[in-house]
Amino acid sequence: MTTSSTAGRARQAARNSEAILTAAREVFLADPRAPISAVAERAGVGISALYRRYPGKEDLLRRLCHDGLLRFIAEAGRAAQEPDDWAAFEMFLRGVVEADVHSLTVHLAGTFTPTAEMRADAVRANDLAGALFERARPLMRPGAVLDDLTMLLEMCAAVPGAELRGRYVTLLLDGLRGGGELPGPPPNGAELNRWR
Amino acid sequence: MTTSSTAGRARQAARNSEAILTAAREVFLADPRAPISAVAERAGVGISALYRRYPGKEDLLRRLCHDGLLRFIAEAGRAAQEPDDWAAFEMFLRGVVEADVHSLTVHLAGTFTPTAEMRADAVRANDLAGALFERARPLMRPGAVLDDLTMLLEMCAAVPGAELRGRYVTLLLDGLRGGGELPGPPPNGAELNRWR
DNA sequence: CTAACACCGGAATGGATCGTTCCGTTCCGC
DNA sequence: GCGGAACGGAACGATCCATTCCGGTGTTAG
Repeated sequence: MTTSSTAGRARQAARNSEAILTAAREVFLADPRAPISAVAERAGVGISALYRRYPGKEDLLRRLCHDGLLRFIAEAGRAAQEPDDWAAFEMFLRGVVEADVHSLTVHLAGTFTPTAEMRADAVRANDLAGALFERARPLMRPGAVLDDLTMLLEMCAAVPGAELRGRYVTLLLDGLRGGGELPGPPPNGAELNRWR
Repeated sequence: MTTSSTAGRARQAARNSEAILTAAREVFLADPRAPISAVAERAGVGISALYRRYPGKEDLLRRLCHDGLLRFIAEAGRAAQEPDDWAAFEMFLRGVVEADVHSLTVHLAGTFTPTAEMRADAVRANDLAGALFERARPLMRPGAVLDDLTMLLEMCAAVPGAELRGRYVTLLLDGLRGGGELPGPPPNGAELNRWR
C-alpha cells in the first residue's frame, strides 16, 4: 500500500500539525510575543515537534498571518456574491470579525518580515474590501471611508470572544448607517499599521 | 527665603518629575512592558533620576494607573453636573476616551499589585459611571448594560490619537442610541479584566 | 521477528533583555 | 570655595527565550 496508509504514525503526525496550528493561533492571539514553548505546551507536544515543521518562530508567525489573510480574501469573495449591497457588506464584516482575522493579520505585524506573496495578497484583500465598502457606501452616513473600516476592525479585535464581537458588530453597523457627518479627519496612513 | 526659592536646582528637579511622568505615560501606553530605560531616555534624564523618585518600576506603574483612575472619577463628577441625561453621559464618555484613561487603568493591570486605596477608588469609579449610565439608559437601545460600556471603552483604547478616538465615539454613541435589541449576552466578569 | 527509521519529548546552551545598584561628576546655594 | 543633593550612565545579576541536541519509542519494511 503506497498511498492508502494514512494510519498509525502518519495520522498522528497530521494530528500534531493541526494541533500546533490551532495552539499557535490561540497563544499568539492572546499574546503576540508569547514564547514558542507556550505553543508547544498548549498543543500538548514537545518543542522539537514544532521545529520539525517550521525552521523558526518567524516562519510559524508568517504562516499564521498568511492563513488569516487568505481567510480574509475568502470571506470577501463569499460576501461579494450577495446581491444586496448592505447585506454583502454586513456578511463580510461579520465573517471577518467572527474569525478574528484582523488580529491575525495586524497584531502579528512586525513580528516577522512579510514575503512578496503576502504583500500581493494584502493588496488584493484591500481591493476586495474596498469594493464591498464602495457598494455599501451610499447607504452609510457621510464621511465614512475605507480606512474607517480598517480602524473599526481594529477596535473589534480588542473584544475577546466571537459571540461578544458579534454583539458589537451589530452596534457598529448601526452606528455606521445612521447619524450625521463623522467629526474630524479619518485615519491617515501612519495610524493604520500596515506592513511595509 | 525659606519658601519662595523655587528657582534653579529645585525648579529643574520639579521639571524632571513632570517630564518623567509624561514620558512614562507615553511609553507605557505604547507598550505596557517597555523597559524603564525607555522612559528615562524619552524623558531626557538618566535612570537614577527615575529611581530617586520611585522605589521601583512597579511603583511608577501604580502611580500612573492611580492618576488615571482619579482622572476617571473627576470626569464622572464633572459630567454628573450636566442636567440633561444623555448630554451628561456623552460628556463623560468623551472625557474619558479623550484622556485615554482606559488604557491607563486597564492595559496596565497585571503589571503591578494594586493598593487597597486603588481598589476602593476603582469601586467608586464604577459606581459613578454606573449612575451616569443608568440616567442615560432609557434613551438607549434595549439590552445595553454597564458592562457594555466598559467593553466599548476597551474598544476605543485600541484607537491611536485623541482626535481619532473622538470620531469613533460619535459612531459608538449613535450605535448605542439607535437600533434594536443587542444580540447575544453582554460581557461576563471573565471577559472584563478588572483587578483582583 | 528485527533492524532501521521517522518522530518525539524535553534538557542544555548561548545570547539578549531588563530591573536595580553603584560610583564618579556636576553644579546650586550658602 | 565647599558641602551635598541630584544626576548620568556603566556594571551586575537574574530571567527569559529561541534554537540545538540527544536519548527514547513506536512503526514499518523485509
